[in-house]
Amino acid sequence: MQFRHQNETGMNNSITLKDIAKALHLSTSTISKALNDSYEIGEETKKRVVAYAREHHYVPNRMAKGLKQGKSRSIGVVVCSLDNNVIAQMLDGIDKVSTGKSYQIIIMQSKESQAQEMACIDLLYAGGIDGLLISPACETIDFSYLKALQASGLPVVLFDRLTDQMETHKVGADNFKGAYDATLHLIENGYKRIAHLNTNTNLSISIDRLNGYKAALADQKIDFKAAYLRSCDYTDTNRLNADLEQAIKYYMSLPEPPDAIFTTTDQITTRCVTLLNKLGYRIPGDVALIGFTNTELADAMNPALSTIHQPAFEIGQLAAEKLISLIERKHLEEDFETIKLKTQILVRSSSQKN
Amino acid sequence: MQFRHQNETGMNNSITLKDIAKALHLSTSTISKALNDSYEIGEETKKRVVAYAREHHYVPNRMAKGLKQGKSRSIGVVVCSLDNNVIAQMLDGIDKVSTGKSYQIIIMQSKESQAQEMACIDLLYAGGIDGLLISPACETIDFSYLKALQASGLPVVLFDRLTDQMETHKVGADNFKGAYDATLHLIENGYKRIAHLNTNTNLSISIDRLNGYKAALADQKIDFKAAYLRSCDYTDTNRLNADLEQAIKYYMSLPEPPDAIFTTTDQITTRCVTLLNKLGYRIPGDVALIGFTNTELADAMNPALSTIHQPAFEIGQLAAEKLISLIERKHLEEDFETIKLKTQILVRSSSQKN
DNA sequence: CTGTTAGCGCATTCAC
DNA sequence: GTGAATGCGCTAACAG
Repeated sequence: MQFRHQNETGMNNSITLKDIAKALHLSTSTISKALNDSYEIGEETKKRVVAYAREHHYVPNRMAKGLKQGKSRSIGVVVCSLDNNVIAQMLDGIDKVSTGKSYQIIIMQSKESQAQEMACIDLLYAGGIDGLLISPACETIDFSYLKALQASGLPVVLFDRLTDQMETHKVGADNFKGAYDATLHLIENGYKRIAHLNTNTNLSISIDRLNGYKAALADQKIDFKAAYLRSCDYTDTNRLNADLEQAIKYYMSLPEPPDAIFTTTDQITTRCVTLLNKLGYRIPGDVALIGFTNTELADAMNPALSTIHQPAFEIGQLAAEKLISLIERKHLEEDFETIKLKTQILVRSSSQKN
Repeated sequence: MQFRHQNETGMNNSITLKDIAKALHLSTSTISKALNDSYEIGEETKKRVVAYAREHHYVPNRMAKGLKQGKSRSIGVVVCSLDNNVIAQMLDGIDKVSTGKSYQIIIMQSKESQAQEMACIDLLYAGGIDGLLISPACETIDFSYLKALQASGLPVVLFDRLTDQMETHKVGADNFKGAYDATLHLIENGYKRIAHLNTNTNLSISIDRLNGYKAALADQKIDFKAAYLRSCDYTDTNRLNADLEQAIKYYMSLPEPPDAIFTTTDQITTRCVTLLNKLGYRIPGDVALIGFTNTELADAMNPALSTIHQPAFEIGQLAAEKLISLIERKHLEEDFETIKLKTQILVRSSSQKN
């Protein structure tokens, strides 16, 4: 195995078609065709070329290829954060499918900022991505930018956080159903005063979960009480913690404090456990808890935590498949789908019968 | 805001220098220089060009630029898995620094397989990365491939999992010290029969942690007992779980079962809590526990888990900085550093005094 | 101050 | 079967 030696003109110095051509006294186009197994080239020549290429560890320059062909075989992925369980699982799914179909993924973080999200998209676009997978930042309410991009021909697929403002394939969890299940479960276990701890965002994900909660209450003839609904600032971890603590204290100081809490995000759910423990409330004795989270540690928590689990890996996989099929124009643009994958309720001690 | 309309020749159709040139009746090189704020171009022209470019949302084609300049301003990152707390935090750190210096990162997963790792590296190399950040797969014992690549001029920085086989910058945690601290802490809290649950790998990370454990025992005049050392298969989650359960059962069936366990990876540590609970052992009553993990949920676990915490984000940041400085040749190649960042011991209930 | 030219590495059309 | 020529979008050396 051998890599070409460093030269001064930059790049990572792999040997080029031209180098092979020179060495084998052939033309670059012959080499190109030979390596692409073109019918125009003789078997004998092909063998020689392939052997030489392998020996010298030829690897085609992706940028040149991309520039020439107008495709980069790369997919841009924009998420709020890398350091997030659920997102990581989705990325894993995206990566599996993309790699399987020889697409490279370029991941960028918006950190929940619309400005940064736009910067990411620009960079990705400039990089010549063939398509874009995006789970929009909380902050993002204006999708005209993304829509313009899409209108210009870039395939875009939304995953995780969906919005009605975009017309394209969308893949997420069935958040309404997940929330409904969680709430119903609490009611069935004898809880009547169920609080809902949510984010302060306009994300459909958030709204769907709220509506699922309300629907379950309504179906069980329990009045929705605004007092039991609190939202937390999600853009900053410290803020979130502060907001959460405040929300819990507020709940518990009510004349009729809730006997159960349904939480709607990974962060909120797990921090709630910590906070309730810290504030000295027994779960589920003083207040039951169930929430959205994918943590594998639910069983090991104090108490074992009842959870609504999202099929994150599958969401990633499916989103990537949809995008790639769009890129490769397997489908016409008309049949855009919105796919909501089933969540799973995992009942453990934190929501035990009252 | 406006993007150029879809055409048939592929690529994501942003407008090009040529388009601007045509529209403004100038040459492409003038446009190029104007947009790069060259001193050769008049203020008036610059303004016109910049205005037009902004209006039409011009964004330079990264591939063309890269091809021309022999640099792509992108960094390849290879890790074992995306779906891993500690790794995600490191990636976050890498991303912060890279983005800050206008480098794009391309993340790929080896899934602990050397073959897949090589495939990743090839793809990245082909993509024209300016440098490579890698935390090698467990399986990887032969570094000749990476060394050849490095010899050909590609800057490589190791992070997290280091090896003596490579000569370059290396950034990781001080695993020896972390393990030493954990073990000493257990001893100081009255534990004498301390088991060590490790991975079955040759990673330095693993060896350092074992040596730290041994050193602490030796310093406290406690004999190292091979019976208290078990290794688990780390390449597969199911295998790991099975191995762990077997290891715990084995420990507890010993004539002199350990009174404490020190675990060495995130996965092993957290799963141990679940398994010990499941098997009915009280922590720390029957057996104390402390281990490496960065989980934020340590406080909420049953019992609150004593942990050795790695500065993962900082490791990522520093590694990225080192790589970029290598890429930009700020340092000569001689002064390669191996940086081991301090771990932090966070004592909670699971290792309470005996 | 602006334009012309050339070339990065590759695939492709068209000659031979 | 093979090769010469062209151009993807960009920058840079060199002319004017």
